[in-house]
Amino acid sequence: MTFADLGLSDELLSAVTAAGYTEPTPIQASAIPSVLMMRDLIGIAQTGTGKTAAFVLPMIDVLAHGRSRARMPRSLILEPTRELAAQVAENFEKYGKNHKLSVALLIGGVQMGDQVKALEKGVDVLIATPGRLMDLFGRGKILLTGCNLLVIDEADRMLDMGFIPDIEEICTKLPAQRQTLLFSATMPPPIKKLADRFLSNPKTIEVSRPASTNLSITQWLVPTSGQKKRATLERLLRAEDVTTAIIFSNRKTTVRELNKSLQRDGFRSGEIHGDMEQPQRLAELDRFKSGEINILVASDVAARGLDIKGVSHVFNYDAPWHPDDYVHRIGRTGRGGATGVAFTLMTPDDAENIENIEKLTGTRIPRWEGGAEAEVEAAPAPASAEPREKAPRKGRGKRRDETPAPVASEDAPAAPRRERRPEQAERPARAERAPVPAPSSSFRSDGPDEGWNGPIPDFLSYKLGA
DNA sequence: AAAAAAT
Repeated sequence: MTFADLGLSDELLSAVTAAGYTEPTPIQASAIPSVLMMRDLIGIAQTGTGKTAAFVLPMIDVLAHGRSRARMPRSLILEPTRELAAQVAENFEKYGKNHKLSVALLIGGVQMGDQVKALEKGVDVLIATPGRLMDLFGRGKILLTGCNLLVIDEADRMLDMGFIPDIEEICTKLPAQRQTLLFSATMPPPIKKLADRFLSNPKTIEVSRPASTNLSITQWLVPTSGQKKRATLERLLRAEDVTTAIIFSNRKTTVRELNKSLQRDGFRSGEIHGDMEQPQRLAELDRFKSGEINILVASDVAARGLDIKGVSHVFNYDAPWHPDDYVHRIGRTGRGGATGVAFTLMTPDDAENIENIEKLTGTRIPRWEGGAEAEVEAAPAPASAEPREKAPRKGRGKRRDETPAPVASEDAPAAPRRERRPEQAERPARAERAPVPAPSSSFRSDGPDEGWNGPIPDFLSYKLGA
C-alpha cells in the first residue's frame, strides 16, 4: 500500500514524497479514500497514529477546486489547544505547498487584527480553538454558511475541557448539507451523542489504541518521597545522558517552581504552561527547539501532539491524573525511530495514578531502585546488542556528575542512583534498560503525523505576533 | 483534583 493507491492528486503526492513519506499509516489508508468520497467519518485514534495527515491530505484535494469568499471559510477544523491548532496549520503548509489554499489560524492569546484581515480576504481552511472562533463569530466576522467540511479533532479532550456545548453551537451554524469528520481517542457517551446528532451515516474507523506505548521508549518508575522529589529529579538529570528533556508536572505552580529551582542549580531549563502569554509559550518552545535550553518543564499543555525532534528523556515529576496522558507525555520522546527514556517519579501520592497507568498499558513499569545492576545480572545482553552510545552532551552550565553521588543523608536523600563506573559505559543499552513488553497493538509513530519539527513557520510567527 | 480555553 502506497499513498499513490489512495486516490490523491499528483501534486499532493509529490508534496507527501517531498516530506519523506511513502507508506500510509493504517488510519490514513482507511480514512483518506472515504474522505475523498465526501463521506462522514468517525476516526477512533490518538495522536501518533498519523491521524492529522489522515484528514489534512484528502482535505487539500477536496478543497483544491472552488474559491473562498470573504468571511466565508470553506472548511473548519476545531482543535482543543492552541498549539495543536498551530501544528495542524503547519501540516497544511507542508502538504499544501503545491496548492493555492489559504489557511487561517484562529486561536486565543493573540491579537485579533490579523485574524480578521485573513477572514476578510477569504479562507479555504479555518483552524480554530472554540473560544476565539465563538468570539469572532459573535462579532460578525465569520459566516459559517459556506462551510461544508467540518473536522472535530480530539473530541474526547474537547469534552474534558468543557467545549462540547460550544461545539454543538458551532455545528448548528454550519450548513446541514456538509461533510463532518470526528476524531477521538475514546468514545464516551457524550461524544457518541454528539456524533449521532451531527454526523450522518458515518464510516467508523478504529485503529488499535496506542494505549500501548512505543517500543523504542524505555520506561522506569523511580520510587521517592514528596520531600526528596526535587533532589531525585536533579540526580537523575545529572546521572543520565540527557541531551534534551521534557519534565511534566501536574500543576502550573509546580512547573514554575521547578523551573526556577533547576535554573538556580545551573540547568538550562525553561517552562511552558497555560498561564503564560501565547507569545511566551511559543518563544519558549523555540528556545527549546533551537537548543538554547535543553530542559523544558511543562504542564499537560505540552503533553499531546507536540513533536520536537531529538527529545532524549521525558520525566514525569508527577504521575499524570489521566492514564492516557502518561502515554502522550512519554510519547514526546522516542519519536521517528529514535530511542528514548521515560522516568516517572513515584511518591506514595502517585501510587494510585501509576496503578491506573499500568492497568491501561497492560504492562508493569520496571522500578529503577537498584534495578539497573540487578537486570544485568539476570539478563545478559544479547550479543547483537549495540553498545550504548553516549549521547553528545550539550553544555549545561554546570556538570556535577563527575563525582559519585553522595550516599543518602538529610539533604541528599536516598534517591535511586546509578554509579558511573567506567565499564558501564560499554554495557549494551538493551540489557541495562529493562525492555518494555511488546505493545498489544500495531501502534506506530512513523508516517505523516502531527509533525512540528522546524522552527515556528513564518506565517504563524506573523499571525501570532511573535 | 488538574489543565486548557475568550478576556
